[in-house]
Amino acid sequence: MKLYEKYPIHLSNSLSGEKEKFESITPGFVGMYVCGPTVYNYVHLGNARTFLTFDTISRYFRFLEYKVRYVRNITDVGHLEGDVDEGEDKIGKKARLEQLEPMEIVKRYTEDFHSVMRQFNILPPSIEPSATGHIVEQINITKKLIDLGLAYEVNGSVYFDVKKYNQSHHYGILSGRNIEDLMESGRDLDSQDEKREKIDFALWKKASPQHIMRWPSPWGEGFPGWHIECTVMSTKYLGETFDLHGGGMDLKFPHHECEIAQATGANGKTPVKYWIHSNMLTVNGQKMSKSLGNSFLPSELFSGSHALLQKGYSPMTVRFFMLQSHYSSTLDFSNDALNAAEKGFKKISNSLSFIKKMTQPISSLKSQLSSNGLDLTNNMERMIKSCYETMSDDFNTAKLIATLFEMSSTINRIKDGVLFTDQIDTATFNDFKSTYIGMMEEVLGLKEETGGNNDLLDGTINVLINLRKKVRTDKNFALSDKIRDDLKAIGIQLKDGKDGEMSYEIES
RNA sequence: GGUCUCGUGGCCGAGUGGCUAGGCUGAGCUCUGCAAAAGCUCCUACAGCGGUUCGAAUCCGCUCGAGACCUCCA
Repeated sequence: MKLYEKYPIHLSNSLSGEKEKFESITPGFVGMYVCGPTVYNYVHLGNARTFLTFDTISRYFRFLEYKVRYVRNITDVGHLEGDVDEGEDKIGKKARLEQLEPMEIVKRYTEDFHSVMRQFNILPPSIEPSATGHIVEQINITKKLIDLGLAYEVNGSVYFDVKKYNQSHHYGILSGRNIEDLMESGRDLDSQDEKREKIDFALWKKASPQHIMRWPSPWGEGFPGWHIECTVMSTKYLGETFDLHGGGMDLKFPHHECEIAQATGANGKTPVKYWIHSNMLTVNGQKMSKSLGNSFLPSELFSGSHALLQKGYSPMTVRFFMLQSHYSSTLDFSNDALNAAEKGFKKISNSLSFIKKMTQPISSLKSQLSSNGLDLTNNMERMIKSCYETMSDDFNTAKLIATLFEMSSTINRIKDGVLFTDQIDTATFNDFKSTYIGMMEEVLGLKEETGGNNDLLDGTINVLINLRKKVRTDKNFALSDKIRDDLKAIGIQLKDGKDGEMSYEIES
């Protein structure tokens, strides 16, 4: 029996608006697609939260023994600024402003993106396709939509005919809108004479003479519209219908709505079984966004150089902080919350290093335990189960962390000699250990931060520790305190254990 | 204006129709030569007003407040 059968996942499907049991299209396999960044600028923290969410989700699928194909694209063309005829794509605009080749822009910000992902310990997706690598496919699907009568060409640009599509399908199915309201409430923009209706959206745009990024097409030189690349890349690598599509809440409309319309129109079937939208990161209650100018760069957060921050926080602290809330809730960003997260993370992280070293010298069987031992064993089994059940319930990382704190407390009591390993059933002990480590490192992606630790430093500190042990046995406390205080002054905290053993911790 | 979400203790944040999440902070205690760490104990909340119910913070309605989307955004 696979773990995913033992702990079936239930998730909130934004398409139905309900929590549903997850059943993959092909048993044992999961195909997921997440809208990646448009690489025209540095990724900010809000972006990172989305990728962190889906990183954790894909990690958990794998942890439950699913085989996962995770596709996350790089949008390196075609993102229009304003839905107007003069619409210019973001990469091209930035290139013009910075006087660089578009590919220089793409390269620079893609590398920044990857470096941020690495710092947060966000695993690379299985496939990371780029929009410019799929121009041919985008042209093909556009042709197909024209042939099917769902798109029309005007002056070298091609638009999706939403009204036509809506005759046989529901445009607005994902975001809960109807086309009449959209046609009424949408803002009147100038120069959209080309479009039959203002809700129509571009599949292909004609390039003006000064536009840098351009490709030949049946409709002349131009570039693809924003929504089409995701449809093309998800279909190409995951099929016409796949399990899960994710992205930030702000992409729900119009981006994902348009994806559904294009794919359904072209292939005649619903492209995605489950949609997941992660919520926004807020600063003082307001959405963090580039346009509002309240966004943080990850590097500013790590170094503490942002004006709103008192100090810097490590990538793992930030990762932990974000995982403490549910992905579907907004999460507010503040110094107090970050400080609390830093301490909390340190706590469960310490327990992680303890339990890694922890062994059970004498094995025990459940049937031979005292009643206290049995209670302890049962309690540990409850916590193990809770970890899985909690994550299988819509990826509730916040609740998982609560359980990990509980487990951490058990670990510390064993360490302090309040509880004893010989009172624990051996199978349970091993399961407890591997669950704690697995949930921390593999599922939540939290790794211990060693603070630039290395063998040389470790050896050096151990020399001092041994010296101090000697001095302490001689009751030369003045000197022993000096060793500890001096190390503390340079950021190394010594801790005296009960048994005379000493450990140290490097403070960030 | 339309659509929708949310309002939980000093702070951050889960969650459920009845069985006090968790973390941080604060107070006290224990262990330590002293620290640090850890353990134990205490601080019992769910915007307001109605309704449904044996019972609601959890369901329904209204009021107030905050936010998101409708236009580029993860």
